[in-house]
Amino acid sequence: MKRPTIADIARRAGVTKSAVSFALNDRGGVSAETRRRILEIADELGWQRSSAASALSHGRAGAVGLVVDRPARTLDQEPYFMQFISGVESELSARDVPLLLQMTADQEAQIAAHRRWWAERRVDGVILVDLCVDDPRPAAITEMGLPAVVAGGPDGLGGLPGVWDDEEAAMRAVVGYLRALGHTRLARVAGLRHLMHTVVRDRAFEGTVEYTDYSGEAGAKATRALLTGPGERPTAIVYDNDVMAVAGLGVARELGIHVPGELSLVAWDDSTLTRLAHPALTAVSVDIFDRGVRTARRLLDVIAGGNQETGPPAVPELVPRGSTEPV
Amino acid sequence: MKRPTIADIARRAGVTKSAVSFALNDRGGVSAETRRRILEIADELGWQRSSAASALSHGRAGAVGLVVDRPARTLDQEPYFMQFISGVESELSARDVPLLLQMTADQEAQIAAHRRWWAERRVDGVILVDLCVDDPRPAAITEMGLPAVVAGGPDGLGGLPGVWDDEEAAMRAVVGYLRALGHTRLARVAGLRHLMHTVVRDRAFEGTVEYTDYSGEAGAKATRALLTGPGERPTAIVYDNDVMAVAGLGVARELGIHVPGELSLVAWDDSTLTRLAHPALTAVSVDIFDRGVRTARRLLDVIAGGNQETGPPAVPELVPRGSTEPV
DNA sequence: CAATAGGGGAAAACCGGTTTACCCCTGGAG
DNA sequence: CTCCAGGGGTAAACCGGTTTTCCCCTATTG
Repeated sequence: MKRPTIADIARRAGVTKSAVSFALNDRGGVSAETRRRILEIADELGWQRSSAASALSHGRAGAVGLVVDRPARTLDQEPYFMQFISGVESELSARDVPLLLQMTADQEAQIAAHRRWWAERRVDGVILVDLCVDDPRPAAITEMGLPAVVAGGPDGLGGLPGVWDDEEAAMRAVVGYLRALGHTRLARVAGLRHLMHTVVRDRAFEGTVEYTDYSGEAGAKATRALLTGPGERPTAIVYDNDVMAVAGLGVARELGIHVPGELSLVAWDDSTLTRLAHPALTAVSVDIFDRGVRTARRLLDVIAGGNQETGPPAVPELVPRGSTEPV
Repeated sequence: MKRPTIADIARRAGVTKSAVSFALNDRGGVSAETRRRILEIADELGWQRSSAASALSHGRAGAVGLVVDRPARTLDQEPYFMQFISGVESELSARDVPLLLQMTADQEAQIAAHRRWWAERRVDGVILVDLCVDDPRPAAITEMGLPAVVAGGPDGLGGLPGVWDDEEAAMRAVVGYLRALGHTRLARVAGLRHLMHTVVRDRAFEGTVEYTDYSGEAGAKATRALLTGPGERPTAIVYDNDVMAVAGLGVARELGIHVPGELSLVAWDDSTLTRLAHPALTAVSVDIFDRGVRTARRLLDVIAGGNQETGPPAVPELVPRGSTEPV
């Protein structure tokens, strides 16, 4: 009653293990008739390839990994990460490739986790997320020879392939849009200062910037600072995610500042939250799920040693709603 | 420059592979002196145990799995799942046990995924979440002999150990609290009808119930139905998660119904959202992260064949805030 | 002092596939 | 008719640990 091995199949079929292996892997060396018989028996016995044995012999783990810093992004409050992972998974599970997930406290631990996974041959490749400026990870990963793809980084960063959207262009579009509405005093509630995401958007933004940790609380606090601080009040605020934008909307209401009459708000990352708010929030619609899909696909390509080509980055689209208005 | 194996260590130390294996696994059979030398060389060479090889020989994968139905719960909108997984991970990564994650379309696919993982010996055990009434999974898992723990189910369900909180008692507390405030017409915006979570809460609730898919949209719609439907309007609504409660609050405002003056609201799952709302929402505070920790710990115990004991279930606590008031 | 237990380690089998080397047999080319 | 290529398959090595078997040598016991 123990699980069947190829030796069992071989015995039943009256051939050797090698013949069975050839048949199961669709390689030459067995006649069509024998192959058919072997596959039939394998099916009948309910045979499943032992991942350990096959990983040991041909050195492929058949799995990919993803390590995330838990505290860096406040994962449990942002839909972002779940959407990304859903996208990754949808691509991976279609090809029966398991995803190893781990959360770590910092980048050192993250590199250590990668190193261990790779040394133990638990994964064939990994996805890197939340890249920072001067991020030590790409270099470390490259050095250990671990195949990887950077999600949210330009292609070729640290020698690694990347999958990204042109957020700089998107931010330029947002700024252009607000200027067209007549806004001149722009402010922004950004995410973590050292993240590439943030830096890229910084490059295209013009105005006051408050940095946060992406949480609703931080968004509220930053908004309060911008609206009640010294100097002239901004007439438009751009948020780096949806949660903070909604929190900011709450603060405006609390301060008796009418949106969009006296203040226009723009959210990054479109979601239920932005649509459900009153007024509904103008948002930059980023297809995060799709980004996950593309990242996973790219990684599998890299692992297969396949084509390294990549199309032009997508430009997230601005979706105007009720939270923005001409001055 | 290839990675070192125990054979390399053995050669350098002038002993056999077996001696090295004994030393590395802290088992008798080698002298303290030899053991020290071996460990030193292993360290020097940067040796790491190949998970494939060791899984193959002693039949343990050293990993656990978690499969979730993607559409069932709207994962990308609920913080619930991320918090749970964070808890699971925090326990697992402390013991260097990787987590395999997969998302599937339905329960059939989920069982298939479990079966494959188990057959391929990719995992030593799995965590089951989102149990339904007449859920086919526990029986299937038990039958294939796969160690598992049910998160959010009573202990012993389908022969599997479970980790859960006494949500029935919590719901009784909520109902008691609202009654004490003088509310007699209670309503509830519940989650998916067939989920155990929902059924358990159903048992302790008295009043009208609208079922949803946990999304903000559905919560808004259900609230609208309850507040504008025929018959007398409820004076208090209990929501099965925080996202819907916040959406419901928006609907009340939209309809010009004052909270808490004319309507009291209670959210399940406390979070930033409930605290940030205006008014802040009275909520049932469930420590989901901790539930993840307990679940992972229990699973590791089960895999180790260890103690099956479990303490009494925790009772989630009611945190009164500004959204509830006497009638 | 002989008998014996047991510590230290070598040798080899084993886990379940994968891959290489090689052999036999048949059919077509020269 | 002989030579050779190649299809079909067997036998065995291999991947990197783990575990069992067995042997030698020393220290303890009666």
